[in-house]
Amino acid sequence: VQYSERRMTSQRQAVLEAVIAHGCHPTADDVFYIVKRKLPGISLSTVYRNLGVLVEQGEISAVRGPCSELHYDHDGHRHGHVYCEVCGSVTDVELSAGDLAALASLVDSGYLIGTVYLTGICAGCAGAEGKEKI
Amino acid sequence: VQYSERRMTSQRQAVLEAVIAHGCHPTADDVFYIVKRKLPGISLSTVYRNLGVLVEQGEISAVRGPCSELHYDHDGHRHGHVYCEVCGSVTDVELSAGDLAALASLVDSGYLIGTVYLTGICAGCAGAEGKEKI
DNA sequence: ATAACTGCAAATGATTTGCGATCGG
DNA sequence: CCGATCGCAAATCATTTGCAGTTAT
Repeated sequence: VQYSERRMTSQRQAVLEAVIAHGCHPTADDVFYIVKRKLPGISLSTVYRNLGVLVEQGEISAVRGPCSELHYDHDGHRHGHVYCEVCGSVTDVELSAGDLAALASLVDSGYLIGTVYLTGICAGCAGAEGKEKI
Repeated sequence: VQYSERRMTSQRQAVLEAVIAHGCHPTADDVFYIVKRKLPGISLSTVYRNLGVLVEQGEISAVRGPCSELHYDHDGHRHGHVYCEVCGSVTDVELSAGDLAALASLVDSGYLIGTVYLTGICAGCAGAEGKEKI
């Protein structure tokens, strides 16, 4: 028999569900703790392996924050991310075709823009600490 | 006596010079090997410590690529970065005040945009591998 | 059946830290 | 002087990998 397909295991299923359930950009560790509630025996390496497979299959995508871990995102349509330097939250940014064209034109040579990633300070944090420190 | 100042050591000086000399976004390890030519006895941890100090003092800034290491940049004026997913090169992107305003408006809430970071495929790599894989 | 998958433990790569020795202001 | 900094080795953190046993197809 010639095998060459991915298998749907309870672990893979649970990892995908956890990324979706978390709603907003979990890290591998976040996913691990969510999945552990359904599958207490799962190992962290299985979570990493399955996140890798899901990214490879295009079911989710990986976003790197200014901090060291990767965050995962299951939203299929094209969008960018902003990372708040104060609270660490990741927010989606809608990007129209025009926005992407405008960005591409900033890079003069024929760059093909893939992902858009911004960092800054979110409205909440800007308001909260605006007085002490600018 | 009340001390609380940074000292200029030959190591710190050399690390800063190496970031500038490299010209274009070295990693900590790149800096280490450049500095070693002047100061063969320097240790990698000293390089890391001094890169940290220089970032803290605003003399250089850190850019995180899609791969795991940080890259350093000494160019003081406001600009963004694009990382080529194929060859790993980091290119600067000029940003006008208008560009920044346009980006800020994409994020509806009152986000203060700090850094702009894009990934994609540079012109050279897009041309080279455009035929095999799109 | 059998190749893809798992859990575990050990390995890796990047970066940080504790510590006794050193050096700059 | 004396605390900021150094070099070194060990520690940490996120992630990956080797392997022997398990499971989906």
